[in-house]
Amino acid sequence: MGAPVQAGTLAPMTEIAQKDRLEKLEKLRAEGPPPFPSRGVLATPTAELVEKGGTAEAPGPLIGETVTVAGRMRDLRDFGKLIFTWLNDKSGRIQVGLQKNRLAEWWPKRKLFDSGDLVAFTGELGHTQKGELTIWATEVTMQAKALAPPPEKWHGLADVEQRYRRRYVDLWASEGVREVFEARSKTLSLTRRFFEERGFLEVETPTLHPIAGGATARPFVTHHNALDSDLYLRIAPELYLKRLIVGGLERVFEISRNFRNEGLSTRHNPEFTMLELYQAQADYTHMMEHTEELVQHLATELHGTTEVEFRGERYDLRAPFQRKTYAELFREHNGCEIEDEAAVRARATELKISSEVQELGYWRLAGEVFEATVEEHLTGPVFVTDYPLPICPLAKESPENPGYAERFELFLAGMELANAFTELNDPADQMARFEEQVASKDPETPGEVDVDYVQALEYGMPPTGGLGIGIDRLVMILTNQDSIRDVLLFPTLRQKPAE
RNA sequence: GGGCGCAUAGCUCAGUUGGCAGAGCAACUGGCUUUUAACCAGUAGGUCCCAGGUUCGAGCCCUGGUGCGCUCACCA
Repeated sequence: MGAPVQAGTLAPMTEIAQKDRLEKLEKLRAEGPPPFPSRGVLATPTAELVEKGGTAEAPGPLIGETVTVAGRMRDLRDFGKLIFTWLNDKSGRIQVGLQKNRLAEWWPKRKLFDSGDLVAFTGELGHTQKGELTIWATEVTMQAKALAPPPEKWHGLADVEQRYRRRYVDLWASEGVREVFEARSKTLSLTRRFFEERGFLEVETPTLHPIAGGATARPFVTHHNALDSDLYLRIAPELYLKRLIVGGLERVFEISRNFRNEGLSTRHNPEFTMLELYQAQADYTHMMEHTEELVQHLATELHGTTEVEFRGERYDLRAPFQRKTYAELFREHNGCEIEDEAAVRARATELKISSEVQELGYWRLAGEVFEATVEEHLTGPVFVTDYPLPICPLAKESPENPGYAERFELFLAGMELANAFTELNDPADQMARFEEQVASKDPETPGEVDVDYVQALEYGMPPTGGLGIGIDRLVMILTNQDSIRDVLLFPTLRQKPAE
């Protein structure tokens, strides 16, 4: 005997609106079957049944066999002594036919079962007169009574806020959502295999950093009580991974969540996933090869082709990608040389670039002009190479092109996907660049020098190439999703006020 | 943070010039053994996001707020 549902024990929406389902719950508790049994069943994925069921004209090997499926029941079509419904599971769905003459015991209980309930069915696999593969149920088990009703059946959840806030509904009620996250999972697993096969070791470095380094971004701050010290959520794993290169691990990568206390947009989430990779005896040209080969490999594995569609445009992800220098692109889109300070300053004024940025120094300013004028035109995929050295505090200067760093970023659809360089391994040079950063007025640079990192370099880091790839953005492109929120299961949202 | 837009039944959405709060789906009752967005007949369901204001009268107009989306700024 189940106790009646007490007021205040369920979500307010359910208590107000779902009296019918709550009454059914009472009945299930009093008379059975139990609404929330403890044990699951051994079920066959519906996709396997569809595959081995065949068509009415060409029946498959499982036709006539007794099978069991489990999942969410949706969309009942009641004919009086016959009910059709869909049973949805992770792999797909299959029709179930419920007939009075096969279910004598269950039949009087049928009204206690609703669309949205989690149910297991056992029965004989066959086809209907119209040729639909169907399980003719002889056994029906409630697995969990749904007290909240499913969304409207053919629009699903359309309100994007509801989709993000209640992803646990969106995943089965909106078409294509589960597939995006399956593709995301596959992307991660293929990426791991790709680099493992190239001799890389997957490592885990700290999320809590005493100094927020390795990138320029405002960090989240937290506090450790026992140590009585502030810590920062990592903005990048870079400096730890390079310590491991000093440690002799030679090839390492990490797929980590990074945290940046900055704005949200269709391309930015405060926590996001980054692949970072470091390889001894390599430079940025090797990183370009890894990048284009990985991207091509992922597209081919996921789609069987290197052609993908994103935001209505087609892109060919076949390697090798185009390569263009930063200075060359700057000239193309601004009509002046990046080193022509007077002309570039005039451009910045024209573009209404804020005076605060102007104070951060010439090369930061030129960088702003580049971002404002060039990036949106980079449909790509294209590697932008050879960035001005002053905006690359962790990269090595190009021996052929003094004043510029051996660095590239990969752009696609105007979006930065990857960032890589030949790593700076001269400790004195690194120290000088850190000190310059600390002295700058930029609120996003670290407040103190990471002396321990310089110390690590003093033990000697071999020539090394490093690469970072934004996994969320890569998944956006591979799954044709316009917003980063659509490739994050639970994107960051403003907290809902208490109801 | 700025601009633009949206917020109405569990879900998807209408709502005219300011004049009784609407539809489809879901739910409930009845009918139906081959549907697949089943069908037929009926019933019930509302803090019109919140708080003020204007008005005889506000879902609609005004002010402020909240949430969400897009966009700009920000994000090397």
